[in-house]
Amino acid sequence: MNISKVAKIAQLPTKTVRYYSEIGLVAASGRTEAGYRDYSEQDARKLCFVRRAREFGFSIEECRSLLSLYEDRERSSSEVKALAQTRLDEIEQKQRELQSLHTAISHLIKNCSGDHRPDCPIIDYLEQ
Amino acid sequence: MNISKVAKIAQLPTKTVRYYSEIGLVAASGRTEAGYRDYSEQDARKLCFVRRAREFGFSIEECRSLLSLYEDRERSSSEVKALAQTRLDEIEQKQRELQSLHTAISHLIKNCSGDHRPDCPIIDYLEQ
DNA sequence: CTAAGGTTTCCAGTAACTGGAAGGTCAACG
DNA sequence: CGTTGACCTTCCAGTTACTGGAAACCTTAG
Repeated sequence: MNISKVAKIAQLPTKTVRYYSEIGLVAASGRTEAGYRDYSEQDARKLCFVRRAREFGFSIEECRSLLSLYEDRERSSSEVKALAQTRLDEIEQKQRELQSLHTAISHLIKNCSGDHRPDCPIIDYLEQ
Repeated sequence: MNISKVAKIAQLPTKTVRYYSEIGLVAASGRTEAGYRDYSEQDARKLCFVRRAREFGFSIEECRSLLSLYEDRERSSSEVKALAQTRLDEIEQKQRELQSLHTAISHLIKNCSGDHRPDCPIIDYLEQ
């Protein structure tokens, strides 16, 4: 199938599919005589897999690892679990950061009158 | 004062200070004869202000707005409050996204044995 | 045969820096 | 006075994961 068909199946923009082939993440299994990329069903599954992993916030390099584990029939689940755990740790770290930002900013907003006067605790705080 | 001194005061890498001058966010108020950037106390305060705003996750362009409000003695606090509220909304959106990722990934991890066998619900889930 | 719409490659831009090279400057030490 | 080391300058490239666009080629329908 051509690139627009596989892109539709994988729910990715064609630009992204082309990009993934360029960086060697998921290449087309062949080319037509005219040089068009020719994707197989298996390629489509891989692209789908990558899209879902990306939605989970795995980086391209992590996707590369996951993909090789996905393709490895002899893989152990521990390797995959370790990658997922790393990702979970990152998420928790980010959550803690966002929570403290949320606390700080909402506190500032609560104390800002938000009227036409120039007094502003937000500016004052940033100015310190 | 020279760039390394102002960088130390503002707690920013000199590279970043140079970058901020390059993009016209906070320029040095002058240059020495030899062409060295020459920063004033006020420049130092602005750089500090920007660093703190960046730590709150404001983008460079938002910092530009905040900076012009900071410099405007006639500003109304409502403009600043609106920017902060936008930032808070973004934070809350990101928090919701991270929460659903956390739920999904931790669920997958809980169901993965993580041993030497190839069976892995994480891969299975991504494969669907 | 032509026109529309697909495909190719290549180049540039995004956000916000960061690293490094080549070269000019400054202060101190002997 | 020379030199050494630590500054400073500009410019270029790389980072992440695409995205937009141009020029040129291919395919398919009418």
